Amino acid sequence: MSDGRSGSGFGGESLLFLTDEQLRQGIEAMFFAYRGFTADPDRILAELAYGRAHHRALHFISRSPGTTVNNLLSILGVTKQSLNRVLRALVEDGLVDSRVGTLDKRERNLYLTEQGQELEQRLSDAQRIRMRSAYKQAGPEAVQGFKKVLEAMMDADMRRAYVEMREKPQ
Amino acid sequence: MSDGRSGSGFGGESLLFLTDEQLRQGIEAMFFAYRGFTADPDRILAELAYGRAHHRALHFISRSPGTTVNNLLSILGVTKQSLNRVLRALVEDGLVDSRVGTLDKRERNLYLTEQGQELEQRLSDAQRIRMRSAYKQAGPEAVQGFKKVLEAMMDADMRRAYVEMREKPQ
DNA sequence: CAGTTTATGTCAGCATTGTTGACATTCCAA
DNA sequence: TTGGAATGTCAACAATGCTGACATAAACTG
Repeated sequence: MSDGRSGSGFGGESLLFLTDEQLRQGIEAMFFAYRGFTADPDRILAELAYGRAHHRALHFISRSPGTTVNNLLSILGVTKQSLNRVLRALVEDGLVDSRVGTLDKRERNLYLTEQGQELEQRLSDAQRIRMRSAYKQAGPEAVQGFKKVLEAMMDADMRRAYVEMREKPQ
Repeated sequence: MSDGRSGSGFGGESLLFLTDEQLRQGIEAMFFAYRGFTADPDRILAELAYGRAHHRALHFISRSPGTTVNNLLSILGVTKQSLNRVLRALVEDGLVDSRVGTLDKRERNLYLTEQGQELEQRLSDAQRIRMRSAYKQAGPEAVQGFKKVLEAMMDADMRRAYVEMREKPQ
């Protein structure tokens, strides 16, 4: 593993020889890029005494209005207790509406209020500006590759969630 | 900004029309992929009562042996106080060696001990396995695009740090 | 149908890791 | 040589992970 060389052997099934150095570059690219990716929303959130956790909740509630707490936490990959703290703040501040489920009263269906939509929009806009600029600089084929590698990097269940969302736009 | 449509206008300088929906997919891809990206090292770290912060420190000390605290925190993008806590633990546990600078005694030069190198290797190996698998699934052109978009997504100073590291392998 | 188990969500308390503030040491420049 | 700047450490606070305990609603079982 640490011979600085790796790939699928010499059997001819692949000509990809990925050195540890090449892989390390990818790792560092992910690290640095993710920082940029979150930087703009982070600045807005800091003014409002919110954090990334609030942004993530707003994003996915906006994405799937009426979603339940349970649903949301499987997407976000945090515990329900952790998510709850964030949701409580958002509900108290009037950004999120939490309605008792009609079919199953244990559930809470989550919606953005008008104010919540406003903030979500503001955060998304900031993040999209950077994304759009990166896409333009890199070009369409690069974007294709970008998505392909990211998708291959996800855990199986996250890939499922991702693909499902992608296929049900709105 | 929120018309679901964006691009560079109709002037002909670009035929890229990036809908908000396309951009949102990219945003979600980054989010889900980053989770996968950190998942494997996270599992190892959890066993050892370390966190991502420790991993990052080990990675960049391994990358640039002898680097200073100041240097490291500009790369990591955290405050020196935050980094210090992590470094203290690593030094106490015998993973990192912190030597008073010879030229400037205010500085501390950081090195991995043998034990530190071992853990760093273990973490990197885990992360590289996933990265290599993603690269193979996506193919070489996709990897090119992946790096191109990520680089364009970085803040200017992070891009500088990234490129610099890339050009001075080891 | 009564009683138990399971599912969903909330509240409380702890750990990690970010933050700012105060400070000691060292270097450098006036 | 002395005052300010740079580097790093210690302390205390905030955000957000986590586990545990619990209330309520639904579902299952005899």
